[in-house]
Order: sequence, then C-alpha cells, then structure tokens
Amino acid sequence: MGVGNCRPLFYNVGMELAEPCAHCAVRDRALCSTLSDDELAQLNAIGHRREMERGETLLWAGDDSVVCGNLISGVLKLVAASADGREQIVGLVYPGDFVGQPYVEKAEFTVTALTEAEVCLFPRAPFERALDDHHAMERLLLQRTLQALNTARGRMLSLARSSAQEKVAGFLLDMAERAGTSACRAVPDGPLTFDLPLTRGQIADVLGLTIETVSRQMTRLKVAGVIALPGGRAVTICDRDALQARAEAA
Amino acid sequence: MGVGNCRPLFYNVGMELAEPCAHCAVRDRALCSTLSDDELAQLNAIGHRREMERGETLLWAGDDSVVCGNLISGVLKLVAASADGREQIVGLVYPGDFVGQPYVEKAEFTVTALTEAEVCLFPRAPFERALDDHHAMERLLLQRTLQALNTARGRMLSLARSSAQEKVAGFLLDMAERAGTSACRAVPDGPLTFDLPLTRGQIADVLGLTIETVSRQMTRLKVAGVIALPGGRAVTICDRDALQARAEAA
DNA sequence: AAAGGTCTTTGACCGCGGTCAATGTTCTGT
DNA sequence: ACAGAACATTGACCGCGGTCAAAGACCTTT
Repeated sequence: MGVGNCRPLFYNVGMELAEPCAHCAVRDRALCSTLSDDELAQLNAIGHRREMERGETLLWAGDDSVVCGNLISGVLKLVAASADGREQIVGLVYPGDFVGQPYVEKAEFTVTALTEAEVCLFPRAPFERALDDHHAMERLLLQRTLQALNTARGRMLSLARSSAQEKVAGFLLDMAERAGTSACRAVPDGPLTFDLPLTRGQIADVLGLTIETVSRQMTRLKVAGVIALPGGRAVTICDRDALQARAEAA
Repeated sequence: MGVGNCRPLFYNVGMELAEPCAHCAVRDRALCSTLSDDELAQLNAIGHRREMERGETLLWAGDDSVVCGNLISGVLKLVAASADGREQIVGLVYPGDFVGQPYVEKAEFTVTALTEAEVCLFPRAPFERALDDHHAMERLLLQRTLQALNTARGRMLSLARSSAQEKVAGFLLDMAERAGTSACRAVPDGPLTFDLPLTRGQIADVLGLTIETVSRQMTRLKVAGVIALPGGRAVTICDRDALQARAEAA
C-alpha cells in the first residue's frame, strides 16, 4: 500500500512547503535540490510517493517507460536479461538517485527493490515538461547521467577483465563506502562491520559470477583474515589495505 | 596537421553560414543539428577542426578533460585500463557522435582514433557556456547520454553473460549494421561484404576476449559457412539468420 | 623484389570459474 | 518452539577460454 494518498489536497496554497517534501530525507541530494520551495510544491502536485516491499518491481523491461522519480530510502536494482533468462544487474540505485528515463519510450531494464524502499514518482510526460521549466534540474540530471555513464563504463572493465577475487574484493570495498553511517566500527580505523543489502545470488548478478564462486571467494577472504563473516548478511572488513590489494591485482 | 587554421577569420559576418560548417558531413546529425545557421556560426567561433591519424590519441585517461566535440568522420575508441595494463574498449564513437564530457574535470577514458578521423573540437569551458545558451542542444546531449548509458548497460550483460561465440556473432551483426552505405551486396538480401575498422586485437578489447579466441571464433563461423573472410579486413555475412541465432544462444 | 614489420591463424596445454549435487545455516510464519 | 523455505557453503568434476609458442598472411618501405 502506497502513501500517495497522504499527499495533501491543497499542496501549493500559501508559501509553505507542501508535505511530504518538507521532511523529505533526500531534499538536499535528489534532483529536487535544484528547486525552490515554491517550485518544489508545483512539482509535487504531479508526483506521489510509493512504498515498496523487498522484491517488488517498479518497472519491467520492455514495458512502456511510464514513470520516473527519486529514490528516498532503500536500494533498487536495474536488471538486464537475455532472452534465455541469463541476468545481469547493470546498476544499483541508492537514496537520492534518480530512477527511470525521460525521453525514452520503452524501459530497457527491470527495476526491482532489493530492500524495503520508498520512491517519489512522477508520470514521465509531465516530468519531461517539468524539466523544460526547471533548467537547473535538467542540468543536474545531465550531470548525473554523465556520471552514471562513467560508472557503467568502469564496470565494463571490471566485468570483462577482473578475476573473481578482484571482483568480490572490489565489491566489498564499494559496499563499505556506501554503508557509511549505518556501518559501525569499534575502534577508529579498526574493523568495520556492516550489512550487505544483497544476497549472494544478487552479488553474483552484479559481478557477473555465480553464487558458488561468490561464496568461495568470500570464504577465501575470510580464511586469509581479510574479512570476517559474523553471520546473517553482516560483513566485517578486518584489513582494508589487504582487501584493496586483492581488488587491484589478480 | 589540423585544419583549424582554415577557419575563416570573420565567421559571423552577414547571414551566410561560416565555413567549414556549411559543408559539414554531420551537420544534420551532430549536436549542432539543433542550432540555426547563425547560432552555429557563433559556436564555430570557439571551435576548430582537427584531423587525426590512425592510432592518434585525443584525450588521455586521468588528464584534464579539456576538449569535447563532434566526430565528423572515422571511428574512435574509448578505452578503460586497469593499473596493471589490462584494457577494455568501453565505447566506439561514430560520425555524428559526441566525444568528451562536459561538467567532468578529469577524463576517465582514453580516446584514440581507430581509423583516420576528423573531429570538430571545442574547449570544454566555453562549450559548457554554449550549452547554457542553446537549450535545445543541451536537451539533445541529455538524450544522447541516456542512450549511451543504455548501450553501455546492455553491453554489461553481454560482457558478463555471453559466450565467446555469442559475442563475436553479435559484434559482426553490429558492425554490419554500422557499415551501412559502405557495405556492398551483390544480390538484394544476399551476402553482405564490408570492412571491419578494427583489428582482431581491438575486437578482443571490445568483447572482453583475447585475440586468439576472437580468431578461433571467426574461423568457426567461417567453417560453418555463416561468414566468409575474403582477406584483408573484409568480412562477408553469408547467412544472416544463422549469425543472429548464434548471437542469441550459447 | 626483397626485407621487415604487423596482424592473423593454428596448435598444445591448463587453470579459472561454471555446473551439479549434497549439506548446513538463517529467516519466516504459525 | 517448530516446520518449511530460502539462502549459503562446500566438494567433485569439467569445459570454456586464456596462455604460450610457432608458423603463415598481409602490408609497408626501399
């Protein structure tokens, strides 16, 4: 059940910022950060929020690309699949990131929630019109898209040319960085512990490996004392430098 | 020797379109297609042309991203490399395509000519200002960037999950499509012959394989009668459907 | 035409990572 | 607390594609 209904009926009355943008967790990071409170209220008139459960799909590859928007909380995956069912996660979406593609008729990739998530959605057509009116937002979208392109191209190198060991080590470093605030560390610069938002199977889909290979490489890193696996989906990075070294050399 | 000097000294005098844009081969396809003749003349004032030889590099990964522009003729490659020298071609640039990245300080990838090429270059900073003034051009750049992102993500699936056979077959189909006018065909719908602009080594760099594997797969396709290799860098596609089938299934 | 380079093909070998299968662990709902 | 499902680990095996090496084709240059 979404919370779209919570949107107030009279959003742009007076100077006050309409709910729920006023308390939005990504107000300062999403594309909306380019908008004044008034502009934001206008944009909000065409948007609505949606809560998603783990595993729920927002867009299916091949369907009309009907919505786009900002991720508020949780993590989404972008999945490419071949006709015979092989899958590859081609992107991860974090809070503050933009999801979907304006100016594109058909969605090329399936977008699914990896965790519970909350998104702020806009129908594509009116959102494109909003880009016309808010030049700074379009500019930021261009910059974000250029960044995403660089990220995707960097991952092409890794997918094609890195060993399984390098891929897994690199992935753990990425996730550690992402974990940020939610990670915890007993001693400054000491071991860092955090939860992975992905299953082994999903990690395999990101890295272009199989579940078994991911699992074996994790075990190898554990045996080498580079990481620890306290149980559940938690990981502890015991020796960041060693992990870095393994991420860079075969 | 570039032809930058050929740029006329008084480009925006009168209504006539300044050389060399008037006869530009990609006038109707490049970002400039969004500009009126007058606007184009203004933009041309900050740009210049450059001819490149096979193997010549336009931008080095890690250097300041100083220029961007449009490719007029030839083919360029975008190369990602790891610290220990492994390489991956993450993009090919064809005539009419945009090269370089506005709003990005450091070039992430090395840009090198695969064939003789001609580019129309702009220093990055004034080009960014031109994007401010010409909204339609910025819009088109955004659309092109979104397309490029989709292409890159599609190739992530292929790099990670396709067999060598599928990669080579798919690559040949792509190149056949690109060859377009320069390809020749004795009978309508009959065998199609064209020249690859890439060496076996470069094809390997595109597909995430080795030279030897690319060569072996080409031979396999030849022995199966799907393609012919008349010599030099030429390829003949004898049975397009069979090639398509091999591109899609392992 | 000969010489030298680069690019390509082919062969022999082997190791990484995929596949198949069984067991162990963690999460979920009642 | 228990049952069942989903997820993770581990082992045995093997094939695809990488590596090393040599020979052949093609393209310059003089």
